[in-house]
Amino acid sequence: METLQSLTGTEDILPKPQWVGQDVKVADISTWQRVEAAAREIFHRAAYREIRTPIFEQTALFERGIGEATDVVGKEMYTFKDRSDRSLTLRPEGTAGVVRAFIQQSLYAQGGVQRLWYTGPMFRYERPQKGRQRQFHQVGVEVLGSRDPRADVEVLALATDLLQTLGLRNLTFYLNSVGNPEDRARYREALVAYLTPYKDQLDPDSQDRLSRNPLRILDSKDEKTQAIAEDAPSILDYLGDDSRRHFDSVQQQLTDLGIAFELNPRLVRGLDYYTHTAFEIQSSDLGAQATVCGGGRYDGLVKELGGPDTPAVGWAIGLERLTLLLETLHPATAPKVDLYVVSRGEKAESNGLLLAQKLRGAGFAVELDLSAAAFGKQFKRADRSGAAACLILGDAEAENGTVQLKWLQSGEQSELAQADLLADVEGLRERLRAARGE
RNA sequence: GCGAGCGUAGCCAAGUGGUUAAGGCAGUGGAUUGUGGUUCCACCAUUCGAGGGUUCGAGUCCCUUCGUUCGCCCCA
Repeated sequence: METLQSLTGTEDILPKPQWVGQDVKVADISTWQRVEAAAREIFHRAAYREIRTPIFEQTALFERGIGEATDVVGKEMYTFKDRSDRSLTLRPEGTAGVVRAFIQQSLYAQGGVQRLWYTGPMFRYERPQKGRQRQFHQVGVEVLGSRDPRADVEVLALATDLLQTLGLRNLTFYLNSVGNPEDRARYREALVAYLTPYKDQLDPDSQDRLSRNPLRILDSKDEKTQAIAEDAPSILDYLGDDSRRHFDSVQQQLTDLGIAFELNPRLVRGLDYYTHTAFEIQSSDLGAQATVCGGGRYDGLVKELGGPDTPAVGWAIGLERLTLLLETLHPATAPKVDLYVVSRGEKAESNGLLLAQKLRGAGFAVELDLSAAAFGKQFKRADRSGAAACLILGDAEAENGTVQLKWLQSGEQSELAQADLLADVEGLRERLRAARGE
């Protein structure tokens, strides 16, 4: 028998089962909802507005935006031909699409600064491991149209606010400046000059990178390579005056805001579009894929993609990594319902449905037992639903227009007219709060 | 793309070539056909991810494949 399975590197996110023992192995939705709610709130407070862009775009957008030489474009994209033979790609990151929309929809024509945030699935064809999926999710922000170092700092503060609000610990915030393209070219030359004599002692990957992408050698995990990189020239010594001033200002203001960071001149980001500020927030609790949040400034990208010369800065947080950290911090709980409706007998059953609808209309969370099982069975389920109280309808109640209201914790039960119950929803709300100990 | 490990029920698992695949949790039915959380009883894998091979005999050994875990590369 061949059963259909989800593809490698994709996962289902399920609601938490109602009680322990009903364990499932997959991710839990409540953690995701908590992250999304916190992000919305924090973005709203800083005047960022949500943008949604398509999940697939023309392949050329990513090739030009992210850089043909990067690993993401070179070997990780989900690229395919559609029925009219166009080359499409499932987005591997969020920035390129946002910038494309910014240009295509002429958002620059609105003047001033665009503060945007987004969330959604991204796709990269890689081997899955801890904190890495082929379909993964990011939440990110982009500020377009400001060169001011305060924009860098605002965006950084947003990231730390969000992570802090969620209660994350053991995070380190690494900061660097990769300067402007001219600074970087001068530095690259100096770095190659320093490394070339050691070429034979570098690990094979790094030897390869010496000509292609020497900056990446700096954060190699190979011990010998690291020892050599230890004494390599620092990019911070190659920043021009403007870059220097910008970076100094960012650092000063981060300090003023009380945001702790660690300068890491060897931090290099994998996408070509970064300029000036580059940063990563890493967790020591994640294994090899430690980066929770990554981003920086990308002053050249908008122009590169055919828009007006527009400076920009942003970041993205990996939600799988974030929820991984949160799940160990606060275990998920099953959502509980307020009331559980138990009924038996044809008339009582439709009466129960009607009553449930009315109570839902009044704002209560109500679960209706759909079985025609014995009351005993239905009570068992009422208990497990986590409801504070259940409403019981049998032939007698349906006949008289009454209902039994039973509090599951105390066992206290009383009969009242359905009309009275509905007339005093505030009273019921109050008793529910009390029953939950609120 | 490369390396290593692992797949026995919804979950946790015992089993290590000899015939009937332990046990626990969860689930279903009953004791209890208008009152739950406890308890007791019964049921719950013709089959060990899938396919092929070796063998008198395979959950156990081999191959392929799919899934999964951790790492490399790279990144969120």
